[in-house]
Amino acid sequence: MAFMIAQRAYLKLFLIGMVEKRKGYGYEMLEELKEQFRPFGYVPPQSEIYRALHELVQEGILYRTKRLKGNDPSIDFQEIVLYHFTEDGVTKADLYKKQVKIDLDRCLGMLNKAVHDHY
Amino acid sequence: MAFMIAQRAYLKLFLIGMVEKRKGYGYEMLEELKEQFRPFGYVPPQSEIYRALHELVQEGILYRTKRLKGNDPSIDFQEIVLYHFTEDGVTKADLYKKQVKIDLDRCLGMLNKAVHDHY
DNA sequence: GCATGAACACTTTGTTCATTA
DNA sequence: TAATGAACAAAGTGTTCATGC
Repeated sequence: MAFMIAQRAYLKLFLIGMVEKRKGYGYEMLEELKEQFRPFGYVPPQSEIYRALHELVQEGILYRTKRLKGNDPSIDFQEIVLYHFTEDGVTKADLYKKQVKIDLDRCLGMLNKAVHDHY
Repeated sequence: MAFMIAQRAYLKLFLIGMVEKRKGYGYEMLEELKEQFRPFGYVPPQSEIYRALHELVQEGILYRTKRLKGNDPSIDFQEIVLYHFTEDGVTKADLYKKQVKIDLDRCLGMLNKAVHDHY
């Protein structure tokens, strides 16, 4: 058993949550997460977001579609990658979330123990 | 800012606590910590304990003395390394603990956010 | 500058090995 | 087996680079 939850697993949880709410593509999710974690001084690195998304695809939880960002191709050529749940993605995601929850609780226990024992 | 608190920093906190209570040497502290963390399924690796102790020495918080473990050298040759606070070790340790506390709280915040947001 | 991805480097950690007198 | 330490290997992460629009 590893010491603490991995950054990757933690981010996957939030990315799954964002796909649930139809928040679409990597860069956008990155910016949103930067904002969410600002109070904690944690800046999720770009590479980790993409790695996490790729893993979720590999695991068959998400699949990708590509779109042009804007409506008018003459002014916006930017291609973006949107993420959606696969057929059994929601089920798989729920299972994953259950596993992560167990680890989160374990980590909370260990951190709380440190606080209680030493402060 | 790193994502989570490092294992090393976490263990140092507990090792400092043990030296405060005059729990003496590495192997013993390792076994004690294994016991303490058993409920969490976390088994602190031997190498991390020694590395953490060595760092605390390097940082001038602890110093080492060597002793034979038993009282009768004819039956117990085992040499052990005992750890004690240096002159300003307690002050330095307190400072270190303050820094770790800030990080522990930050990590607790992040884990609690995950739980509140996704469960 | 937005968006995606890969390469590379670095740090931390885990495992194994060596030594004891 | 208890005790310490180091060497080595692997994993995870952070930074930088490459690409296209």
